[in-house]
Amino acid sequence: MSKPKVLAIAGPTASGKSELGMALAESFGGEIVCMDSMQIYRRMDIGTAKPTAAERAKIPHHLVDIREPDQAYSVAQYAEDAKAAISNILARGRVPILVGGTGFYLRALTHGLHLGGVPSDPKLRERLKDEAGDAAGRKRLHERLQTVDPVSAERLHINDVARVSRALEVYELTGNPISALEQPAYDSPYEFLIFGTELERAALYSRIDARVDRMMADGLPDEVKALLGEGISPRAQAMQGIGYKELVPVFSNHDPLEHAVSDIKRNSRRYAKRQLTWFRRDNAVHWLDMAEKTVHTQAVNIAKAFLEGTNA
RNA sequence: GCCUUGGUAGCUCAGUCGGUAGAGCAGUAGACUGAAAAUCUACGUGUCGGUGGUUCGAUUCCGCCCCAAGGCA
Repeated sequence: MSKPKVLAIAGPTASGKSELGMALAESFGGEIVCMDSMQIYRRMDIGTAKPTAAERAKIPHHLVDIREPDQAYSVAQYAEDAKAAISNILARGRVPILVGGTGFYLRALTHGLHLGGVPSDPKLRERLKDEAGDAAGRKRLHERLQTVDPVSAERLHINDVARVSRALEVYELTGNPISALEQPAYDSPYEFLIFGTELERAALYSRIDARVDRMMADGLPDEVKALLGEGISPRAQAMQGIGYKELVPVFSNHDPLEHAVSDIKRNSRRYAKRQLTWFRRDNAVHWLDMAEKTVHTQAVNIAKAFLEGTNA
């Protein structure tokens, strides 16, 4: 008995994932499951390049606008939500298509991360974050981890505050080191065909620049201003998104807008690079050259063979 | 036309009292198990504007030329 088939489109920002997703959805009666850590937030439309109302009217999109901007979210939550969405789509005889650039989320689905069942503790995180404010504090945290969980301390760099904190968090919450958590073999309930969207670096970067300029013209500053106006904290997870965190000081500190714009472009480039690193590591990814005129057709043909089970 | 100050890594610049050079930013590669658009790690050779000269040796000193900025006419 074969597993249900799921399509996925991963790749760097601004490389054309959404358009490809729409094309595949139209060809196969598919529905899109958002795989993006920022598009889950409501009222963050421009900066996240969220699918438009027209696109969403044409093809159902899942897991978009499922959180308020002041709420937290996590991979574990995503894995749960995505599985529910996929089951729902499959149950109606449609094809689920994951579209997005969050590598960690994809990995949680394909490699089935066993996330330990230890949810985060916001207050504890705040405390650890404050303590990690200077070099001495970071050293102290790492030393503490060394005594309670030497295995994790060994592989975590002192400056990697997010991970050192998480390891300490798990220990403080459960009394067990994170490195000792059970990680049984995982067998994904789905069979995936993963497309990776690729472009020559220079072309990708100029697309990113153009997209950022368009976002600014479309009113990204007003979007950020509105979020701040409704009381969303600059420390909120949602406000760490690229395009948001850079614009906050324009309003809170009268920083020049042009600096924010160039920072957004630079951070988007770096982000695209990190995304590429993530997806390149997965050798199941079927790369597509997005500069080719016929990519959509190529992808449709490959997906067709996959869905019909005729792929060898 | 003359004077002055510059011309060194993609950019901004430092430096070599003559022994072929280094920071920041940009960039590149990588990691990633409940923050992931987050967090972190590693990586610095370039006709030192061109050309002659002095010298064992010149990016460094001298001459000339080119370019840029400013000033004087």
